[in-house]
Formats: sequence, structure tokens, C-alpha cells
Amino acid sequence: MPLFALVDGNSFYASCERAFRPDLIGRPIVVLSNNDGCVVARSAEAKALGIKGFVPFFEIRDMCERHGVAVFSSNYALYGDMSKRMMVVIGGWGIEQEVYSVDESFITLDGIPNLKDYATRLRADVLQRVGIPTCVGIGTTKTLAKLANHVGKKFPKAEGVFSWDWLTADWQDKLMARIEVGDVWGIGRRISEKLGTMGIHTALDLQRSDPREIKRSFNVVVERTVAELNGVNCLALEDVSPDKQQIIASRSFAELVGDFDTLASAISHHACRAAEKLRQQNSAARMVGVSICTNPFRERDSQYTGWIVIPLVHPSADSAVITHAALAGLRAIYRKGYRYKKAGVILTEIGPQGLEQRDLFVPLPDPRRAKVMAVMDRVNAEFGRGTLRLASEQLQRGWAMRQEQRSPRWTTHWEEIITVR
DNA sequence: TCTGGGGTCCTAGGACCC
DNA sequence: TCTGGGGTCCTAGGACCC
Repeated sequence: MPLFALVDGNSFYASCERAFRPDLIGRPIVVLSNNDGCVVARSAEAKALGIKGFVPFFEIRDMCERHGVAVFSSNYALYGDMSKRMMVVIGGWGIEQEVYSVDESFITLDGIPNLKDYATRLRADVLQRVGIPTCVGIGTTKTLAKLANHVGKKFPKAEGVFSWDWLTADWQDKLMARIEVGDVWGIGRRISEKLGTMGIHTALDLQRSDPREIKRSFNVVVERTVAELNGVNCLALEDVSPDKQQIIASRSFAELVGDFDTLASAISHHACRAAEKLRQQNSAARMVGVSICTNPFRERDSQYTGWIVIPLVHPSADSAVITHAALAGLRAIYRKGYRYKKAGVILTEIGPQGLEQRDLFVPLPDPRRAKVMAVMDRVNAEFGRGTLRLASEQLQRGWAMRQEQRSPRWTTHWEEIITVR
């Protein structure tokens, strides 16, 4: 019987901020999405104040001021670096490891004795070496490990560590009956609602449901979730992350944008970011999608969504080629007179570099281009993103995002590095 | 005034083929 | 009178995740 543990960082982004600001210990913290739009992370103290996840910040701004909540813009350079460090430490405690998201990792623990002690030492190790508090959930399937992690978080008595094995079958049922079905991994809002009409309200109800009926009413994914709740392994540990099949780079603007040049500079920037991600996984894309849209929340504004896909003659990972295609797409979909909120580039039909089908009648791209890209990536890796970039990114910079409360990039920028007195 | 930015997988239905 | 059936591929849309 395999044994999985899910280890995740508590209120990860908020904990990253606190790791460098001991004065924030015990204080409520919220971290905002790009453009300071929504709340994406809350410390336990902030949750206790009743701040919900994903609410628009403007709705709670006053309340935050009244209660002295520390508010941060998202600082992905910091969170990404902290995540890497945390994953390395967690990986050292597992037999195999899957990095599932920025703040979650599955590890396998088959054959390790005295797991309660082991998991407790794991938590202490991560806290000491990275400064991030974590929870550990253990189960015989990934879904059960996820749910155990939920228990470890929700019930203070667990002290951040929980395994289903530690309870008798009777107590396991009692606990499952106290968990809402929507808290099970893979059961979202829509499926919860429908399950509710079928009389299935708790994790226990779902575990005991008829898989054939579930398959009929939903699909195989939900059927697998039921099996996993019953200890039948359907989801394997993915220790190597597969290449992305699509790459998106998009952003909302801090202020609405009407003119073509500003949009073009944003699209150029996103195209370059997307191409960079593509090169990181040694892939090339055949299709370049471009989208622009107005702000749907402003109901009295006239609305428009433009969307187009431009095929490339050769699959490419060249920033200039992809940007050129994206700008051609933008010219095709741009309509004057609208005020745009968001623009993005999507790369699809992605495959490994160098395995492209060749076209007899079209000359091959210049092989020296790949070297130019490699140099650009190396320079940008060493001296910071954007050190070398295409001129078209610089036409207008009137689209930058709002980041009013970003903390220093403590661990990745020399000029912002922490000083200890 | 102010509302994120990524991803994946599955299904149904239509086009098309033999 | 009677008008097949099996298969693949593609796309759009819907659901989920963090």
C-alpha cells in the first residue's frame, strides 16, 4: 500500500512576507493579486477578522485600515524563490516528490516508521530552514492525503499533522461526516451543488455513494475521486512535470487603455514573456493567439472582446517571430473607440524544439536566431528580467500594473537584499 | 475609482472517412 | 416499403485546480 503525504505552506504568500518581517508575527496580513485587485492570501489573523478569499480589495480597504492589517501587493519574485527553497527541503524528507503547486508538494513515505514523529520533525525543519509554517496530511491516496491536510489545518488539536491511520474506522467516519463535500479535492462549486440535490452533503456521503451513479451523473473524474476516497489509487505521483501544452501571458491594466501603441507594447511584452517560458521547456509553438477585452464589470461601457489565432510557418520559440505574429493579430482585432482592460498572448500546438515538420517551399529560419535567443535568456537570467528586450516592448509603458505595496525582493535582488544589523 | 493569472482534463456534437 | 455502422479527429464549452 503506497503512502502519500501532502505538505503545504500555511497562507503561503502571507507567510513569505512574515518570514522577513518578524514584527508582523501575530498581526493580520493580506496579499493582493496583480494590480492590487483581489485578496489572494490571508494570514490566520486576517481570516479570523472575517476577510474572505478572492474578495476585491476595495471592499475591505477601510476594514483593513481600522484593524491594522498589513497589506501587500503580490511579490512573485519572492514567493517563487521561497517556494523553490521550501520544495528542496520537503523533497529531502520524501522517497519521491511531486511539486504540485507553488506551495504544495506530495511526497511518498512508504515504509517509514513512526510517522507522527517524522512529520512533526519535517515541519520543524521547513520552519527552521525556510521560515515557513506548514501542514502535513497523510493518506493511502493523494485525495485522502489532501483531505488529511485539510483536517490538519482545520482542527487545532491535530497540531498541523494528521493521518487517517491514526483513527479507528469508526472515528474516521465521524470525521468524514464533519467535512463538507466541497472540501474534497476535485469537488468544486458546481459539482457540490448538484451533489447536494442528490442528498450527498459530506465527504462521508461521497465516499459511500454509488460510483456508477456518480459516473452517470458527472464523469470519470468525479468517479475516480470517489474511488480515491475509498483508498483505491487512481492518481499516480508525477515526479517529472510534463511540458506545458499551452502557455499564457496576460495582464489587466492598471488603467483602461484605448490607443493602439500602448496595447502593442503590452502585447509585445506578453509575447516575449510567453516565448521565454517556451524556451525554458525547450519547446516551440505553432500557433500564437492574441486577445484583448474591455472591462466587463463596467456595465455601462460598450464591450468588446477581440480574439484571433495566427499560425506560424515554422513552429518557433523566437521572441521576435512570436511578437511579430502577435502584433499582426492585434492589428486584425483592434477596434478604435473602446477602452481596454486586459491583453494577452496564448501559445498553443506546442512541441519539442527541432522536431518540426519542414515545408519544402518555405526557407528555414536562420539558425543563428536560436543563439541570439540563448544569449538574451542568459543575460536576463544574470542581470534580471528585461535587461535585454525587443524595442517594441518599449513603445509605450502606460499599461504597467498597479503594485502599491510590494515588499522588497529580499532573496533575488542584490539592491533589495535583507540587511542584518 | 477599484474585480487575478495562470493551468488541466473531460464531454458532447459535428465533420468526415470507409 | 426498406436509407448502416463504426471509427477518428476537431472544437467549444464546462468543470476543476492553485
